[in-house]
Amino acid sequence: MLISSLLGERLRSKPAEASLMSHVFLLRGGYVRNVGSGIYSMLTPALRVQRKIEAIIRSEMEKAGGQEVLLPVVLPGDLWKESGRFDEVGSELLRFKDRGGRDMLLAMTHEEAVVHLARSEAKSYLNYPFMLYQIQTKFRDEPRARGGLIRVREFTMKDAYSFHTSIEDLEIQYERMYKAYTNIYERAGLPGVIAISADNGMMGGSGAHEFVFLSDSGEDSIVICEKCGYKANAEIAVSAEGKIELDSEEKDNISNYKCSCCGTPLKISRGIEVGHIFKLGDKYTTSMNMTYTSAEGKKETPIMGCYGIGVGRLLACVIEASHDDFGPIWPKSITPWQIHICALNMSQDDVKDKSFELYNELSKRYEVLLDDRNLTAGAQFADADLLGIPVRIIISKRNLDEDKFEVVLRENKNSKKMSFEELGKFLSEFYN
RNA sequence: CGAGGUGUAGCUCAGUUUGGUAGAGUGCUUGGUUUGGGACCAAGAUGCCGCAGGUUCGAGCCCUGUCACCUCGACCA
Repeated sequence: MLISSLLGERLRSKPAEASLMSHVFLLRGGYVRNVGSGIYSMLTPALRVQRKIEAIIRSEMEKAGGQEVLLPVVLPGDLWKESGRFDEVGSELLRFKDRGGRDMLLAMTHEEAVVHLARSEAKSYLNYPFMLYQIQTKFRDEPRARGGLIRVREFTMKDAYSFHTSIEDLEIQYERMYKAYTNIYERAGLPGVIAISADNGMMGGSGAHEFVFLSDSGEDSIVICEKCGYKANAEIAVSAEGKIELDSEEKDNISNYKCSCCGTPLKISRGIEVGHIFKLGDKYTTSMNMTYTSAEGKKETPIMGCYGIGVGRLLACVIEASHDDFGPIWPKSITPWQIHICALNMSQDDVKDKSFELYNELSKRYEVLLDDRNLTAGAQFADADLLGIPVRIIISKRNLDEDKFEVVLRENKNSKKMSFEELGKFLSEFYN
């Protein structure tokens, strides 16, 4: 793609509304634009990153035995009345009426919808186990959106739902998904994600883990025992007797509490939840009357697990984890483009010709962005930093005179001049 | 929902104290000169001063209301 035709102004100054670095760079780099509180439009660079994250998630879901489906965003209220959540959930659930006066809602999660689908399709034990997943829009009418894409009202989520005929079988899938989630964060280039014991909250069920990206900018408080490895959400920090509830004052002073396993004072950290997996049990299948016929010919109620990842939040966390003063540094696996060519001084014919020649050649094998604008070097480099592409190739009079291509790594700004053959070798090694 | 803050050009923000023709930087357009870390010169365009009432000869500025957004809480699969 040519930058001259890429819509999205890159801003020189820090937008007033942003304090988190991911938010700042998403705005400055022309990745997202705010439409309303917690509601964003995504421009091409952000969407390309998101698509790559989704591809990683898809591949891990398929490996974990998932099959992709697409459930509706708008659901009849009656469906949620079956599970009881139409009345249980507060104003976070956006309800409205259709033209016929029927209760409708924007799905904030899809247990009801997936049970609705699965209960009419999986009538025999022979259908089990199975897991459905989707990558779909969710809407949650959060009281306060914040932090750019960290906490929004409308967002893309991968949600998966597994169905089982026994607890033991659920445990097996739960472990597979635990591993799949670990793989997803690793492949997406997000380090420092830990899994912690978590509360089931409104989801119900018998056990849950939160995947938390440790970051000082996070909203959640995590307690960690550095000696025995115990980790948990501060809200459900466990004492010797079991669960204790902490008020906000106590959370600030959590180190007064000792680890129930080994007595070591607990350390508190901040984090951002980037995934959550639940052993749901039969909460939804019972309330929504989902059954199957067992081998013995009896009607049984299946049990469920559910597994969620916020895609946009993951994207933002990658920026939090990987940036410098000038912009994001995208991991190879999710970079919006693989190669960024800076053509310094397009008004010179040889620079222009060589740039397009290289652009056309590399585009056969890679995703290439060419800065074909006749700007000064500084302006081009500043934009390149904001776009954060791992490999930058500089075409200039200076380099052409040596018959070399100059490769600069976004990560550390290390630069090396190489011939076309060397460049080809370097790129194929860099991107495998 | 509680506390605080901000709404003026695409963006960052002055101007509000003390009412009197709408501002700067940056960005944008055109022409020219430039070209290795956000160049320079010249010319130009851009505003329901968030919205609605009120006070006043006159309101970006004062008063009342309202809406939106931001920050911190509360809340949160």
